[in-house]
Amino acid sequence: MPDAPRISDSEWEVMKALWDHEPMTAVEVLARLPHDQWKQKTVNTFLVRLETKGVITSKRVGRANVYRTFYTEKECRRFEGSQFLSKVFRGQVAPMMLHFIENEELSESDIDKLKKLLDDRGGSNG
Amino acid sequence: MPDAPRISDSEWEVMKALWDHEPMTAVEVLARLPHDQWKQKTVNTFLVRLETKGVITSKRVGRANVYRTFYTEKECRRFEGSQFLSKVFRGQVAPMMLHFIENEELSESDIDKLKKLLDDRGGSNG
DNA sequence: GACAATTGATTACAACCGTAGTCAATTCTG
DNA sequence: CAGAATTGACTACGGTTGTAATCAATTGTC
Repeated sequence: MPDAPRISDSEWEVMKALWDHEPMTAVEVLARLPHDQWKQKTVNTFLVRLETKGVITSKRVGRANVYRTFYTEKECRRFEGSQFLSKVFRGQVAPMMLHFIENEELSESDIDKLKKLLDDRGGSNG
Repeated sequence: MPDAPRISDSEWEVMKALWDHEPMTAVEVLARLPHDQWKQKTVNTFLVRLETKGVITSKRVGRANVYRTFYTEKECRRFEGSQFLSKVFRGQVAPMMLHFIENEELSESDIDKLKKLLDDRGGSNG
């Protein structure tokens, strides 16, 4: 998989809407975004830009363009995640994990899940 | 602690250099950045912008400005981390942790450390 | 003191971002 | 078919970012 291009904050919102329910027209995308924060034309602009960047594709169907993502959410997360890791945590995974464990809410079951995952990954039991 | 302002990718590089060895002059900051990727004037611009944003402060000493960070790296990580979490992982911590466990390199000892931390956080042992 | 070197202050400039508005073509509606 | 409604294409515009260059003041050097 080639590197996904940079996706801006607002573009991410549009992408998430699209991943949740593709394919969609611009009007449908708007309907799936917080109603009072987005105007149709704004959504349109982002869809055009995302297509220009090659992150989504479109096909004319009748009078409307129907949009579809080109990269999966997983792929974009990989790209954005490694960017974040190197920018903010200097590429050091463990300190980053530690940070999130300390700073974000984790439920009991989240903790259990993560411990199991780490077990599968090896290491001794402490 | 008030919210730190947005810090761009390149600004982060300057900040990390500064956190590692404050206070510094612009010339000293350059010396601590990858030599072939940065020009003195560029570093200067970023320092000015960071001060305008209120992320660092400066004091004239002799002919040079001496810069000092205003926010700690921890504070900026908190801010940037929660932005990232909500943008890329829709605010869901566990899936994000899972993502990093699956996608980034973790040494045996990293895994042990994290398991211990999770133990302190509660959950049952599995 | 005149000139060179240092270094901050100011200015530049294109690309990207957020946020739309206008123009124009297509298509319902009567 | 004429006007209204829909919707994409194109245009706009100020702020941010990356990347510096120029201008100007200060300070060494001979």
